[in-house]
Order: sequence, then structure tokens, then C-alpha cells
Amino acid sequence: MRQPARPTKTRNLESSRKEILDTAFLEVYQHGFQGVSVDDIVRKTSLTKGAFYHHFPTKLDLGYAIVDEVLTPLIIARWVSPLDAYDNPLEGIVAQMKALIGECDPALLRTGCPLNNLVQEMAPVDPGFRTRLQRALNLWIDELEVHLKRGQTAGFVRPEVDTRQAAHFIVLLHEGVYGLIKGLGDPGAFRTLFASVKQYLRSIETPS
Amino acid sequence: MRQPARPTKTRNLESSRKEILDTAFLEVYQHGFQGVSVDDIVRKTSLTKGAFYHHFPTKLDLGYAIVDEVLTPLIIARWVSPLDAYDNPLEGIVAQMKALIGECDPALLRTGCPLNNLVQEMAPVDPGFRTRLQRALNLWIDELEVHLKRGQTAGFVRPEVDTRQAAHFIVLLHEGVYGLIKGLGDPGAFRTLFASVKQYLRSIETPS
DNA sequence: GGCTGGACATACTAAGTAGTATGTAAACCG
DNA sequence: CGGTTTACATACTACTTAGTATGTCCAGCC
Repeated sequence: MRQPARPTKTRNLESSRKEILDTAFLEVYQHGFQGVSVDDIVRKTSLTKGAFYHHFPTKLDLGYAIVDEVLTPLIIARWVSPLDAYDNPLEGIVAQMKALIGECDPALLRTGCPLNNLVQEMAPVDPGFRTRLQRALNLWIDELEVHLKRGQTAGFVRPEVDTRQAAHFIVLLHEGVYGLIKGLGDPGAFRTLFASVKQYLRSIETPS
Repeated sequence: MRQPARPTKTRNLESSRKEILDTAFLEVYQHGFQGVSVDDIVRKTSLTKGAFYHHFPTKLDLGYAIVDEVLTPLIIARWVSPLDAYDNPLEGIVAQMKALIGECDPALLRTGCPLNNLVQEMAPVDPGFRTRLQRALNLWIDELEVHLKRGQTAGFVRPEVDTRQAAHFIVLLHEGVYGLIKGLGDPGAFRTLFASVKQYLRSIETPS
């Protein structure tokens, strides 16, 4: 058996930081940033408080790192990159929403969208969160617009559609679907909402 | 000068409770339920902690009272009752959204929708909140559907429209508009989003 | 192989937290 | 008008919180 290039050490800066970050993300996702304590987080970790404050100067900095290093990449990986596989981006949007929300574990659905959760909780409270969450949302909108423009030149999206306006609205629809399912506590509401979403997307698609 | 029927007393159960409830609503609206302490609330009141716990057994009970006695009536007063004045409910929905979001103080807009804020923060965390917030949302949807049905029989809403599905979607649009403006931190985003909302509402309206 | 610095662990502090115990004076009732 | 209840105010407690101070041990380097 070959040794790995960087052999497993009993201590590892990168992996420790990642462990804290990932478990913190899950805890914050479920209980909110203000609803989770640093002690809560380290308790769910193999590490201790000393490690936490070695990696993150304050709890707020941890929050910022969650947005930048976990949340934003997650948005791109789940809602943007998959569209590359579709000639018609509208088709991809429908498919992804069905796969990631419609066919998601209902229990998990009740906790909503990690991004939306943080936006609603922290954006008005702290400016550091605000700017970072704005960046994430704008990135999502920008990337969506790129795909819509591509779909427009390829003839799938109606030429008169304002792609920027549509990108905004599609993000709104994602957050709205997540939020309303969470609020109603009923994953079954997805079918009803999804029908309206598809109806809108068809309305900006060139009829075949 | 006539004495009022119930003369002003130095102590008044009803008005004290209302003072606590109203200031608590504003504080929770701005900082979240978990982000506000009982001490914070009483500090913004002319009363003290003794009064607080005389009126509310726990902080959670205060939260429940906020949903039942402040939030739910507010939803009805702002988004449902005004529709009575319109023969065409879709026209009323557009007018109300423009008046209450589009022409609202931008600073206030950044804190979003009080109902949506609480839903995203507390619905997954506490079952007592969950059921109450569900009730509020379902009431909103139910009342909206009544208006849509009325508009349908009056010929303003297309006969083939599923009014229940539309009511769900319209509530989603409200929460989504609030949420995205808050997330983007840009009240100017309203114009963009509002255009899409109007576009949808026109699509379920019978052409004149 | 000893030394140094980094990657943690342990123990602590000061401030805030929900909630309580008790006191007190105003309102009501006879 | 005297007593009881109600509507609070004050002072306190037990606990949790973010953050710190200090100790320790492993890893790489000379």
C-alpha cells in the first residue's frame, strides 16, 4: 500500500477547519445562526472550543465563512452548474427544481433553503452577513441570466423576454417555493406551487 | 369635561399587555425572536420585568401571542380586507402590493415581511410557532381564494384558473418579493420583480 | 535529537439569559 | 373605611453565552 502524498496526521489544519465549518453549517441550517451557540457546535465535533477559536476569531467570522465557503458553492452546484447539461435552460430549471425540491426528503424540506433561512434571519441584523448574502444572491441571478441569454440565442427563450427580470423572478420563485413549503409545513404543497412555476416558465418559452 | 366610561387608571391590565405586545412585535420584527431578550423588550417599555411575567408566563407564550394577536390581524388588514373595495380582486392585489411594498419606506423594507421573518426563523424550531404560523398562512390563502372565486364568477378571472393554486402562488409571490428585496438589500429591485408579478396576474385575468 | 512553532485541549471569566421570590401600592368590594 | 386582590416593581438565582488565558503535545526543521 502506497502512502498518500500527505499522510494522515493526528492534527490537520485543513480538515479540522472543514469539520467545524460543515457541522456548523448543518446546525445553523437547522436552528438559525442566533439559535446556535459555539458550544453547541463544538459539542457535535470531535474537537473543542480551543480548536474553534484557533480557526475562527469570532462566531460572526464563522458565519461569514459559512456563507462564502459552504453556501455560495452549494447554490452554484445545485442550481446553476446542472443547467450546463441542458440545451434549453428552462427545461433544466424545471428538472432541477423537481429533483432537488420535489423529490427531496420531506423532513429535510421542512427546514427550507439554507440561503433563504440565513437571508431572512441575518441580512437585516448584521452588515457583514448582509453584503455576503447579497453577493451570493447576485451571483445566482447573474449566472441564471447567462443561461437564459444562451437559451434565448438558441431560440428556446422568447426573444422579447427581459432575461435579467426573468432571472430575478426565477430566484424569487425558488426562495418562495422553499419558504412557503416550510411555512405551511406541508411538502405536499410542492405540487400545487410547482404547477404555477411551470406555467410561468412555459410563458417565457418559445412555443414548439 | 366628561369622564371617559373607563377612566384612566394608573394601572390598566389591557393597555399594559398591549404595550408589551406591540413593542415586542417591533423588536422581534427587527431582530428575530431568538435575537431579542425579555430584558430588551421591557427596556423599551414603560414597564418592568415583573409586569412582563405577570402578563405572559414565558417568552414563548409572548411569541405565540404576537402571531395570534398582532401578526394574523395585520395580514388580514393589509392584504385581504382592502380587496373588498375592488370588483376585480386582481386589480386590488396589484394596487395593494404597489402601495404597501412599492411605496413603502425603503429602510423599513429591508426588514422584510414580519410573517415571513417569523416563518423562516421559528417554524422549524418550535412546534407551537409552527402551528400558529401555518394557521396564519392558511387563513391568508383561504381568504385570497374567496376573493379569486368572487372575481371568477364576476368574469374578471379566467374560468379555467384553479383558484386554490393561484391563491397559493400569490402568497408565494408576496413572500418572495419581500424576501428577495430584503436579501438583495435593494428596494429598487421591487420594480423588476413587480413587473413579473403583474405579468403573472395578467395571465390569469380575462382579457378585456 | 533538541528546539520551535503551530494545533489544539482545559479551565476560566464576565456578561447576558429566562425565570422566580418577594415586596408594595393601587384598585375593587363590602 | 378596612381588607383583599390585582397589577405591577425590585432584587435575585441558576444557567448559558462568547470569548480568553494558559497549558500541552505533536510535527517539521536543523
